[in-house]
Amino acid sequence: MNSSAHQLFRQQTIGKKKRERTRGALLDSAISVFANKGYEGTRISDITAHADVANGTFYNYYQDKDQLLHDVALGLAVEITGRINEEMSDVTHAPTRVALATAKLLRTSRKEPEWLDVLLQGAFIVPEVQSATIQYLRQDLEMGVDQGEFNVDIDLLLVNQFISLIRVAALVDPTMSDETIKSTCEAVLRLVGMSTANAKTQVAAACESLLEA
Amino acid sequence: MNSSAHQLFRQQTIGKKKRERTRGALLDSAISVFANKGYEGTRISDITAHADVANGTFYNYYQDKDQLLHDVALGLAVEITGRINEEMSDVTHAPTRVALATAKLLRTSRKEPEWLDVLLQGAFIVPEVQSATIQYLRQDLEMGVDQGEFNVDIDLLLVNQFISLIRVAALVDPTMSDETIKSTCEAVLRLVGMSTANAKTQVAAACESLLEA
DNA sequence: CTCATTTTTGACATACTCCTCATTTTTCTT
DNA sequence: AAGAAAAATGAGGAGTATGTCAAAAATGAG
Repeated sequence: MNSSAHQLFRQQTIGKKKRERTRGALLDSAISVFANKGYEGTRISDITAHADVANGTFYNYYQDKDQLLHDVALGLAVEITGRINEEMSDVTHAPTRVALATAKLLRTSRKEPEWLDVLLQGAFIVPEVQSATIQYLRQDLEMGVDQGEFNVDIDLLLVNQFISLIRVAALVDPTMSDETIKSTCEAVLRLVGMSTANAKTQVAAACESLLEA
Repeated sequence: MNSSAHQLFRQQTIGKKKRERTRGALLDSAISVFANKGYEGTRISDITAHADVANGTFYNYYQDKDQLLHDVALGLAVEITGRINEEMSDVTHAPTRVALATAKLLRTSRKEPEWLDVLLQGAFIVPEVQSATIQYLRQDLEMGVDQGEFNVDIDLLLVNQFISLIRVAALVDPTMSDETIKSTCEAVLRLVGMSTANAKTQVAAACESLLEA
């Protein structure tokens, strides 16, 4: 086994002690297995097999699947939101930030479909992951209201509606075409109260370097 | 066991032969158990226990959980969309239809939270249930575009975005308050390209008899 | 290189869950 | 109410997952 394309957590643990390296292997394997079998459908033995370790090894690191999902999803949340925010540090226009963040997130999902899949599974199961995911989004949404660009009440429902639009994109089009990304960006801007025309314009401007179509 | 509040399928099978009555009991129990444990988390024995029948009885009716989910979710889809459409047969204004249908669906979910839960689980797992669910929705959306009220491309992505907003409402607020219903109705109208103000107006008009707030 | 410490191993006991089927019980037609 | 047909029963075999632990192997500090 052990045929993952990605190596997120193993990268992070190169050079560290054996304990951390094995943990990294388990985490990377968890991404692949959770993404392909779903959290519920995953057996501990699926993960250890994928990581090329013995069954009992799992229990040296985690007491159960829940703890593993927690670590995996939180790690992904930190990694992904960190990257995206870094790349947008100089963008202050809220609609541009929201469109860009959405497009970048979905582009990540094109390259590493498993990451977004597992992140979202975690966000719906582990409260701490949900908080981590919501945090940045909420800031940008409030910024948009302050700038007079978004016209909507920001509450937990809205934030979850936003996230669910991301999720649907991954579900309907796993290949994550530019078309799907663009449509989704426009949809989230409409959701926060921008007109169809305005949303189109903003997305085109914000994503011109990212997308074709 | 057998403590369901609802009795959808048992109602439908009163007076029929034993075979149909037992099937009705299994279907009703499936609603409760799927809703409370989730489809994946449900054991055949959970359903037979809830229905007060022996373990083996299940296999006189279904080969596996999938077939049961298919029947349950499709039955719910027919029942729910049928009721709602009937109640709206005289409404021809698309935004009103969409707002009303959404509000009515969510009100159903307040009274019978398990119904919507299981219907949506089915819609994401059983293609046939998805088709049945989408069918009416798509008509109303296209009507709205023709009437010049909705300003958006109608495609599979949009329809799924719509459904996911319904789903989020049930997830974020299981009690399904009037506030949640109203917010969700407004959100779906914004999603299809109406302005925030226009969406508010349409929802207020369409739902004045249904909701307070 | 040595060797105390850390980590891995995998067989196994325990516990489920699925599904079957010979037998018993119920249904309902006449 | 008889009795053939239909339905329900539930013990049990087959298969699978979990979590443990004593023994083996690998690690890495000195």
